[in-house]
Amino acid sequence: MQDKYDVIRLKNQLCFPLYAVSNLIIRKYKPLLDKLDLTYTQYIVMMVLWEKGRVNEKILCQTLSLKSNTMTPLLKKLEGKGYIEKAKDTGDGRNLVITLTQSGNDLRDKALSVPECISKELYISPEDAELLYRTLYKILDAEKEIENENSL
Amino acid sequence: MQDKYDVIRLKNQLCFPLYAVSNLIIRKYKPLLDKLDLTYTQYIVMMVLWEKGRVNEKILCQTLSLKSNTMTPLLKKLEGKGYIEKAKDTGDGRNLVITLTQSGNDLRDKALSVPECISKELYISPEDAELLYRTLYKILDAEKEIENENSL
DNA sequence: ACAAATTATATCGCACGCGATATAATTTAA
DNA sequence: TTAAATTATATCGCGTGCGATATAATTTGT
Repeated sequence: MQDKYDVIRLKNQLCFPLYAVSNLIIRKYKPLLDKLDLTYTQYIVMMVLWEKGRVNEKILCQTLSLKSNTMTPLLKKLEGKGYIEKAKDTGDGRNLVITLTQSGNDLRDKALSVPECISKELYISPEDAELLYRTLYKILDAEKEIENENSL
Repeated sequence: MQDKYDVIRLKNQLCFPLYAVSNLIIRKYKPLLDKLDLTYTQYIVMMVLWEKGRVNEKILCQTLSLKSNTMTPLLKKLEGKGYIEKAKDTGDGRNLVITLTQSGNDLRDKALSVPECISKELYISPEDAELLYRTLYKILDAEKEIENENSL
């Protein structure tokens, strides 16, 4: 039985399970990240810093697909917790350079157990996780490509 | 080269692309939903109502995996816009029954074009979309099952 | 050189999402 | 029956995300 309204049934939307699973995972992270005094978004910022050690805000925003209106207050909070330091780039005074403090760097080892805890709580096979990961990055990469074309 | 920190590299997390794609899609919905005077979350609530016509708040919360602290203010806004009406269940006074107004029901036809607009803006093949959809629902369904077991 | 355009960051206001908690209505149990 | 437990909704406070806009620093064009 075809109904013209079928297209706007919740069950026929890709967006909804994405939204629901994203919320679900962030919820699962919360108790683990509480121990590190981090929110989920602060955690992904810290992951970038743990990896690169030193990043400017623009790169951080691009990497995480966030804008300065989200990043600026978030960095202020991480600075307040003593995990990062901010400094103006001596070359270009517009750029803000973020670096890890000792305490921020120490947090890295405490975070090591987080991914395994999460994967235990997520009911998904390694194959499905791999599949999901790849498909999602296809979307993100395609989007980045379009953005780059538009900014030429 | 294996590094003990590999597990907390952003690129090795499933959560991040999920979060980024979910944000991306909601961002893409915004200009379309603005025309209907709906936010994304309000839109998925309306989808449930368009389908069922009449729902109580608890079912709505369960369907969308949201809690009353998100739903209550949201319903207040939809009521303010004249799209829904709230009434206490005559049987059990704790239950809040939500119904569509005429204006809320009329919105359904205006929303019909939304899914196609979104799918044009998402760079994903129908096969990948199907794959993504199925895998995400595996996670959601497994989660629901666990929740049900816990509430016995 | 210097005004205009561009770029990077910050601010503002709004709407979630969530844990914790409060309130109201119903059910349960002694 | 009536006090305690349970259930459904509401409130509170905080931290995002986001479009729009403002501010500060640099680059560009003439």
